Amino acid sequence: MTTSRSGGPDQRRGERGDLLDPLCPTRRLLDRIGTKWTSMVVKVLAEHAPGELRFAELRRLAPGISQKMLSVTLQSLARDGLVARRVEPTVPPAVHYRLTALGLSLEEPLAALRGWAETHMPEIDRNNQLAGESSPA
Amino acid sequence: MTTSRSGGPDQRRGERGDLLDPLCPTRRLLDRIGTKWTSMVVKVLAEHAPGELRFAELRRLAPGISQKMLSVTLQSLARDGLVARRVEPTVPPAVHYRLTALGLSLEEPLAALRGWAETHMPEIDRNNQLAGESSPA
DNA sequence: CAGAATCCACGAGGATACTG
DNA sequence: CAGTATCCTCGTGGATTCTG
Repeated sequence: MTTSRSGGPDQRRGERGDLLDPLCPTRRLLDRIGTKWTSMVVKVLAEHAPGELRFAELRRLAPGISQKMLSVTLQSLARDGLVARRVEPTVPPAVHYRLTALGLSLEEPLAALRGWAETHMPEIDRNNQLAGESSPA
Repeated sequence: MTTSRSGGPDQRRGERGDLLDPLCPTRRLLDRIGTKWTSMVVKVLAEHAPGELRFAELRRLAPGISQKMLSVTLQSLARDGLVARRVEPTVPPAVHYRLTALGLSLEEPLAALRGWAETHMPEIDRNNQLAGESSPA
């Protein structure tokens, strides 16, 4: 996770399908969904699609997330066009979030990855047992 | 990417399929393949499967990667059981890497994610143009 | 050739406090 | 309620140097 989101004009290069470019689309996608909470937020929103969720509801549904990181994550997803924000102009304000069509389309490969993770992470864990990750602390 | 690889015994919790747990398998998988070079290395190895690649070859095929990060990335993948290491006991030594069956199985969802990235990252980039990520530098 | 070791910069993200 | 602002910690990863 080195590539900064605000990182200027160089990111345009990745658009030609050069997958070996460090700025290839896959790398840049992983810079997004690889952040700590993004995949969870997307998943929660996907489970409630096409309905909407409010900020506080998302907080409850993503246990452990800080209010700052939920805010930052949602802003990032909104700027990417993966989620849509709808503000109810009441006081206090009520803000609703939902996945866009683009966001929903991402759910498919993401679900595949989740499936793999649920199936094979235990095996990866076992492999790490066999190798020594014993007690370096 | 907060969760440390060497981080002790807490990672065992994610094994029961609680996807809302911050330590859920998906999050932990993304902690692995989300590191800067892992997905690229896996892809390069996958393209040459079932053949093997040497350290120096991998360096050439993954432009921009430092020798340290290639080493670290390969070690991590080896400990996870996603790649296999074969050392030719010559001098100087020749080390060959290839994806294991487990690693190859990961290639499938990973390829799906790549496909999505190639298709939709341009749209995400356009969305970011519309929103102002103008010139904060 | 294939690394291990060391040093260091930077950015993700947690905790806390404040606001419209 | 739904954020924003600030401070601070710590892990990722780059550069460099040394070794079997």
